[in-house]
Amino acid sequence: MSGDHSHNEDQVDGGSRFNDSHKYKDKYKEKEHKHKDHKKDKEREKSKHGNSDHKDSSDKKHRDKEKMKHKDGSTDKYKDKHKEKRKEEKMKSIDGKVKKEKENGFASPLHLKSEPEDNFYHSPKHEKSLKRERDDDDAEFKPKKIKIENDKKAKKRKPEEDAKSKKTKNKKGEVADGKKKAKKEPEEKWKWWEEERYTDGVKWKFLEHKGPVFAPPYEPLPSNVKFYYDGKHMKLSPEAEEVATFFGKMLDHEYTTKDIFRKNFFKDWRKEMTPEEKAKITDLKKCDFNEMNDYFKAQSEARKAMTKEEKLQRKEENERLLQEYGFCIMDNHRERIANFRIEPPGLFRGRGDHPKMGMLKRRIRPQDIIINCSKDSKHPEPPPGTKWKEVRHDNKVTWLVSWTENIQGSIKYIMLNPSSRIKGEKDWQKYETARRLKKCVDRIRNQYREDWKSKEMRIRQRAVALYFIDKLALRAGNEKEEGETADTVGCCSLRVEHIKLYPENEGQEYVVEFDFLGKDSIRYYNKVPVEKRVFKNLQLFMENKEPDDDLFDRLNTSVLNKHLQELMDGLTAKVFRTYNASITLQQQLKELTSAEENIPAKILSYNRANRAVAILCNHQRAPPKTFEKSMQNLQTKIDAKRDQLSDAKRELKSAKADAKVRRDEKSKKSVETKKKAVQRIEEQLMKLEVQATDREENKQIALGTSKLNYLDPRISVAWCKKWGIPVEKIYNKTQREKFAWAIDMADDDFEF
DNA sequence: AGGGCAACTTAGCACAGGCGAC
DNA sequence: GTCGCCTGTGCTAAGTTGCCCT
Repeated sequence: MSGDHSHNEDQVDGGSRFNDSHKYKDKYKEKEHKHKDHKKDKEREKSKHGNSDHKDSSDKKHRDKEKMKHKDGSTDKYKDKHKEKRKEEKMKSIDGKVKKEKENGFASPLHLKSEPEDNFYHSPKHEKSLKRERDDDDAEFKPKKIKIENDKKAKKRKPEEDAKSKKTKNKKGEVADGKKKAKKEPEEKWKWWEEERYTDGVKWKFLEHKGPVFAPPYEPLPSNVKFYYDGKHMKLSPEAEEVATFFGKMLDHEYTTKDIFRKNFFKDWRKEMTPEEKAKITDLKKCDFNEMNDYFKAQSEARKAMTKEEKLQRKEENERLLQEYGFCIMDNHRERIANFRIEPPGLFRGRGDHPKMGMLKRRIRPQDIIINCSKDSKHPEPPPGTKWKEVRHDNKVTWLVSWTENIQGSIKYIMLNPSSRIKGEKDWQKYETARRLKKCVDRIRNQYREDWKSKEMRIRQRAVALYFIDKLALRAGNEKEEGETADTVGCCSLRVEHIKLYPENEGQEYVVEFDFLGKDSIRYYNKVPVEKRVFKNLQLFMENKEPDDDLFDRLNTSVLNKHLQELMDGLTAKVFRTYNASITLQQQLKELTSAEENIPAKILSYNRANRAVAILCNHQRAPPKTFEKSMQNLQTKIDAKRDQLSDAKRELKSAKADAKVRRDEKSKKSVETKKKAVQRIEEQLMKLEVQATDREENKQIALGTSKLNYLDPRISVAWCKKWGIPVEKIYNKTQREKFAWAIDMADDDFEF
C-alpha cells in the first residue's frame, strides 16, 4: 500500500496523455526543428572534422568558452567538465579512431588475412576472460543466494562437485558426455528450472554449433534492368551495382529523400565505385534507380504468386536450414538459437534523427567472424576456401558467434533463443531481483525523500533522479556520444530543455512537464504533479543553465547505480522499471478482474492491466496503417450483430406469444431454441464490443514489450489459474516457450 | 573517476503467412 | 477457393550494466 505509491492514478488513465501528445504534435514538430538546428551545428562541426583533417576548432572553443561563462554560477560542474572534455577528446580522437578501426579490421581486410589462425589459446580476449574469472566468483554470489531463497526444490551442491556432476547428471539420470547423448534426447520438455545453476560465472561446460548462416551472395541484376545517370544508361561494376540496389530497393521510403541519408549513402557508395564510375557519378540527383526499384517490386510479387509447391519447397528448405543451423548443443541439451543468420549488407537505417542513416552496412565475411564453442566440440567449418577470424573457447559468455559491425563499431552476437536455459535463468533471476526490491522499496523511498534535503547538490540530484526513475519508470539514461547516434535521453541525461516547471497548472500544484525523445526516439510526454521539495530542487538545478545543459550535472548512471548497489544487492536503475511494471500489473489485475464476468471480459481486464504498464513504461507504437479501416470493419460487424439480435428478439417474442396460444410441446421447444439463439447472439455482440474497446484503447500502445520484458510471467500464470483462463489466451506459442518456467512453477496464489 | 569496451537486455517495425469471412 | 486482415516472427537498432584500464 504505502509501498506502491501513486503511479497508478497518474498512469492508468494514460489515455489523456496520448491525446495530449496529439495536441502537442505541432508544437513538438516545432521543437524538433529547433533541436535540429541546434544539432546541425554539431553536425557541421563533426563532419568538418570527419571529412577533413580536423581543421581548427576555434569556433568550437569559442562556444565552449561561452558555455563556461554560463556555468560558473552556483555550482561546480563535474559532469560539464567532462562533457566539455568529451567534445575535445572527440576531436582529438578522430585520428586515433581511424587507426583503431583498421585494427578491428573493417578498414583493412588485408591486415586481417595475415592474422595467425592458431590463436585458439593466445587470443588476448581469451586471456582477458581468464583474468576475469576470479571476479566472477564473487559476482556469482547473487544467483546462488537467489536460488536458495526462492527455489525450494533446488538441492544445494558444492561448486567443485558441480563441475563433474553437471556432466554426468541429467534428469533422466543417463550418463552423458556432451553431444553424443544430447542428440539422442527426444527431450519432451526439459525443466531446467528444476536443476542446479552454475554459480561460478561459468555459463556452460559444453557448447557445439554449426556456425552462422551467411547472407546469400550478391546476384547481379539481369541486363535488362538498367541504371541511368543523367538520363543515360550506365553499366555499373558489380560492387557499385550491389550498393546501388540497396538504395534502389528503398526508393519508396521517405528516408531516401532525407538529406543526411542521401549524403551518407552517396559517400559510401562512391567508395565502392571504380575510378571511372567515381569520376562520372558525382551527383546523386542525377541517378535514376527506378528500374531497379521496379525489378525488386516485381520479384516480390513473383514470390507471392509462387505456386503452392514452390512455396512448400521454400518452406522445407528453410526448415532444413533451421534444423541444421538453428540449434546448438549446450550441456546435454539441444537448444534453439535466436538469430543464426548473419545480418545481410544494406543501408543503415537508424531510428529517429540518426546522423549515420544511409551509410553502407558492410557484408560480413567468414574472416570477420569469431566462433565461440567448447574445445572438445566439433568446431563449425568456415565455408570452403575461407577462414574464421578466430575460434575461441570462452565459457564465461553465452554467445556462439560474434562480429564487429561497421557503422558504430559495436559487436554483434549470435545467442540463444529466449526459451533456452541460459536466457530463462537470467530472466527468472531478473524478476527475483525485482521482488527483492519490493521488500525494501519503502526504505529506499524514504531515503531518497530524505536526500532531497541534503546539503550536497550531488545527493539531491541523485535523489530527484531516483524519484523520477521510480515514479515515472524512466530509463537510466547513459551519456551518448554526440553525432554518433540520434539525440535521445533518459533520466540521468535529461537536459534543462526537456522539462518545464509550472508552480500551478490546471488546478494542480508543482507540475513538471516532460517532453523528450527516449530510446528509439520515442517521444516521452507527460505532465506530473510532484512534491514541493522535488519542484524546488528542480528549480535549483536549472538555475543559471542553458537549455542544452544537463539537468543533473552532478550525476550519471554509473554514480547512480553505485549508490543503488549500496542500497540493495543487485539493485540498478532498471530494476525499478521491472519492479514497478510487475507490481502495477498485479495490482491492476486485482482491481480490474471481477469474478462474475465471462472470459472475454476478464481478458479485456487483463489487457487493460497490461496497458496500464505499457503506458507507465511509455511503450508506444505507430498506429497500425490499417487502423481506421479495421475499426470501421469491426463497427460494421457490430451493427450487423445488433440487427441480428433485434431480429432474434423479435422472433423470440412472437414465439412466446405463439406458445401462449398453442400451449403445445413444439412451440415451447421453439421458444427455448429462440431463447438460446438470443443468448448466443448477445454473447457474440458483447465479444465484438469488447474487442472494439480493446483495440481502440490500444491504438498507439504496444503491449508486447512489457509482456515480454517487464511483467513477471508468474503473475499472469497465477491469474490465469485463479480465474480458469487458459494460458493460451494470454501467451502465444513463442511466449509460452519463453515462459515455460513460470507456467510450470506458478500456482494460483503466486504473489509477486 | 572516468573512458571505453564487451556482453547482454529491451525495443519498434516490416512483412509473411495463416486464418476466418465470404 | 480467394481475399483481406491480423498476428506472430524475424530483424536489428538502441539501450543498460559491469568491468578493465589508465
